[in-house]
Amino acid sequence: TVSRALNNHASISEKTKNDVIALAEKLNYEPNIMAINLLHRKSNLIGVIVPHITSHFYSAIITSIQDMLSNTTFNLMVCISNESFEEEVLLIQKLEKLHVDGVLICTSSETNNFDHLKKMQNKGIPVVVFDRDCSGLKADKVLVDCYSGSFEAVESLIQSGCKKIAHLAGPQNSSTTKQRLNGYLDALKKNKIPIIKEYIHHVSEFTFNSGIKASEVLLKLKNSPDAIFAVNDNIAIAAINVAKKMSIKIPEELSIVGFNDDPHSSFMTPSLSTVLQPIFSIGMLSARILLHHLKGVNTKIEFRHEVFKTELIIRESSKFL
Amino acid sequence: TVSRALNNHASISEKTKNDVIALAEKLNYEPNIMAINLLHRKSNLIGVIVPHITSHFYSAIITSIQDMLSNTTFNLMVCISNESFEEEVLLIQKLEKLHVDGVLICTSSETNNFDHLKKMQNKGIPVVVFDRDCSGLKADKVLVDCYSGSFEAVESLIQSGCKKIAHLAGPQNSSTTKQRLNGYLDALKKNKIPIIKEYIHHVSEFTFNSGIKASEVLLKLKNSPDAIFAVNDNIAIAAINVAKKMSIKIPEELSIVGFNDDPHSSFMTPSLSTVLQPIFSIGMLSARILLHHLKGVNTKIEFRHEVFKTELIIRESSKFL
DNA sequence: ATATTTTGTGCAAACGTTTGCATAAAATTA
DNA sequence: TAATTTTATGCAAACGTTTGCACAAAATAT
Repeated sequence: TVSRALNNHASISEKTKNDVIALAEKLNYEPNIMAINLLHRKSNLIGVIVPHITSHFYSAIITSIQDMLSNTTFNLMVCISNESFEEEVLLIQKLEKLHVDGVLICTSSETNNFDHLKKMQNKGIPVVVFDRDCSGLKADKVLVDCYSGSFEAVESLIQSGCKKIAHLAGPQNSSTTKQRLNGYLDALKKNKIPIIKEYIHHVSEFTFNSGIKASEVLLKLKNSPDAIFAVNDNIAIAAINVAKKMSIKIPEELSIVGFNDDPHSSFMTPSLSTVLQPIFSIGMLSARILLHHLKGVNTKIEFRHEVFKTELIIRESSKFL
Repeated sequence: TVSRALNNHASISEKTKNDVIALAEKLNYEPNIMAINLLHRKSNLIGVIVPHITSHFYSAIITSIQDMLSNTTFNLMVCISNESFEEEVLLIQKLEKLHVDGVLICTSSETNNFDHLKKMQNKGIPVVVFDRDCSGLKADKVLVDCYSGSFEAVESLIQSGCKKIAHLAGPQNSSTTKQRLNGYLDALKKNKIPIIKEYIHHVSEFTFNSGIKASEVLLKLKNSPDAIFAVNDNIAIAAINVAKKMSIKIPEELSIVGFNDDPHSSFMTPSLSTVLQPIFSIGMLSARILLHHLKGVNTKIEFRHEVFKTELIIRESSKFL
């Protein structure tokens, strides 16, 4: 009866209802969520797994997901895989034990087996993949058209007169790495620029240090490039610094374009040309799609596949036109 | 009996124990955490509240806390207050409803009333405060000696010959803002340098944009400063950019020192002199202290009060000696 | 062989809710 | 007034565990 009064159930008299509520207030009664969760066999918890949160990109995505969820009854459990497949699998298992209602995930750069995600789906837990694609996995996906983004970036380098364009690519396995590499390759092909193997260098991690090592290799080549398209801003910034240390003039002798538009990129000298990703849209849409599932709106199992466009931002590190 | 077998309780025969375990495996039985939590009236959840996660400082702290907790049975619930007192109070209430076992918090810059934290403590939930002090609150605290850090930074500016040292301070209320301001003031006093009111400018937020506005005001002063000590790196970076746009030579005409040592700061041109905080130590120690409480080691209620030292890093944006 | 101790097992209560079902009370109808 | 419907309330089961207590069986001691 108390329960019915507090959840204003239909068949309950005004009087008792008010009495109960009044008493509840007086005792400042708080329903115990654990009991409710146990009863409903759901946790009101959503898990989000990202490779790390120390980059602006992922921390901003998580912030936007949080924003989206703040009006709902759901709580967000933030998990970091450290770009490790093994840790990612462990995290998925943890989230299963926690009985999360749904999961948002950007897989680690090592991940190319999605059995852990399939297992989750088989348990009836909806999974939304974002940023990095999981090719072969049937799931909702919120991605960015990195291919076009990088194609556009490289073509702008070509149009500005660069002939020897190098690419600092990401760790091998990652889907975004592949897409950006393909965009680079196709832009060269389309413009009949020969592809030189030494101009393509995969960094081991998405970090500054990794970028510095790779840039040094690239810029010490006998026939050194006149442009670098980097897989992300940090790598590009490392390249800028290496070039400056070697007294290479930017953009006169070397153009550099990054990817992401991190906030600090525009404060570099020269300010970094880059490819902007609609971070907040990615996070919010991912969350919204998951919420739709959880509200049972999407009864039919039809996966959404959304792809956002990027925007090329030309600054001082590359020539314009 | 099943329960006892799985948790290898003392009084259970080897045989039945193995039988039960074997069967459990076969049915791949997973104990339901919700039921256990309900029974134990605890959630195995630790909450952490930070003003935001898009800065390297807080995202790195959270990462280090996660690392510390990864070997334990505890899960971390990351909460963002958006530098808002109101949201912070709401988050505390949310965490209470979730029956968290403990809370780590860096309060919003608006917060100067700690009733919400006291209420938590009264419910028996241990609270560990980090980074920003909550003066008057009795709780475990893991702080940084910003006062000495900024005193040292300003004194180095003085020793390098700067006479007109300005300070871009943070939002008024924050404890770190106050400490850094005091360090600045005392360094000037000790060296008998007059304190000029126009040289002290509070930014409204810890962001680049806020820093740009403030820097412009400062550098357009008729008697413009020959050094700026900024409350954090982003503000300092903004100052560098404004100065460069005004063709002010750094560090010849203007020295700039920041605070935090964000990873990108060393890649600026000129590279930014700054005050390093031991981020990982802060996060790990905070987590460790909380864990001690939760393991019941600290039966006596005696609060720890740890203060880390900073390290001054001189780079190109300020003169050396 | 009986009394005592040890060992292992199962029952049932408890954690804090929601909800189907039964039922008492009130209101309506015949 | 009796019969029927409506409305409001309470009981008890269920969610999935752990654990105190009782007790049966086995082992040991007398």
